[in-house]
Amino acid sequence: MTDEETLHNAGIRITAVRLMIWKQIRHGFNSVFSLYDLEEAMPTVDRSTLFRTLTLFSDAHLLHNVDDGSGSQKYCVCHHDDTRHCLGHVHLTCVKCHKTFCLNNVTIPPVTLPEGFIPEETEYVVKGICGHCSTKPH
Amino acid sequence: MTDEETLHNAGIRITAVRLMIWKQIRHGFNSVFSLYDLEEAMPTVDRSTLFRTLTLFSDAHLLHNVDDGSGSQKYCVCHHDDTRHCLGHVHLTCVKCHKTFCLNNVTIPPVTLPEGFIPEETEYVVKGICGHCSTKPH
DNA sequence: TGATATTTGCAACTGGGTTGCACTTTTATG
DNA sequence: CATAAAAGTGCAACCCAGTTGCAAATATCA
Repeated sequence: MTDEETLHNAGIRITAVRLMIWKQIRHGFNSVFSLYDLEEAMPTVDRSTLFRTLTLFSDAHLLHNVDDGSGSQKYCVCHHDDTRHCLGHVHLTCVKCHKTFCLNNVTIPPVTLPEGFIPEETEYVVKGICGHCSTKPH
Repeated sequence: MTDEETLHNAGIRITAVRLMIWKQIRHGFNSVFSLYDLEEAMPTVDRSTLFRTLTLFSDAHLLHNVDDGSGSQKYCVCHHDDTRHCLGHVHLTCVKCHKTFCLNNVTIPPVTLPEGFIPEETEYVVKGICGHCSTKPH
């Protein structure tokens, strides 16, 4: 599936800017990224446009919002091929390099919720020191 | 254990303001609270003092920092009697009333982490509609 | 009691996110 | 193709929660 098809299938109108942003997201980041990361990578595009485009992609379920507890909103590409909403997966946040990684293959273990609580979304974040930072102490 | 003893045992110097803040936290909130909640409840104390005191209490493990994905830092009282660091427990966030609740009796189920990753803290947040909001639709 | 250290309040600043509005681009229609 | 309507974009300004520098107030110690 081409990038154009991906956007089109998600019901998103294609523009030059949006295609650029999508390609950057798709091919330019290896893990979770923030609005600030995107700003750094695409200085020619205005922050508000990036912000609105991220919101658009997120609403269209092309991206998944991640709260990693860093205080700033993070995003990652949904790797599920089906049209259903992404199921939550576990995220790791490194307290040294401040990068966040998806464990795409690890689904969140369920817990028993109190009666009457209707769950919508689950976030599971492990903070610690990532393999890269733990083997190469600075 | 009196409030004075609690602070003293945590290695915190006792002042009138700190004691007031601790009593408010301990007896004035029924669940997780934010800096803003504390500001509302104690308008005579300056925000920076509240902030610094929260940080102090948190460092002394009297409070537990909670990231509920709302974008603002939340805190809850550590209910563990031992001196060890609080083990993580599950939090529920209501997307309607924006309150966050602790499931003190539910510990976070572990997941298998990639080799080399050294975990320090785990956050498990379920977003949804709480019992109160789901039974009383507005 | 006077000197020193700690705490507190005020004000100002930061950073990430968000919005109003004018300008530009795209799309639809005659 | 011309042109009106709709949608997208950039700029600037704003908002909010959190954070910090500094001076005044308070507590501690010799």
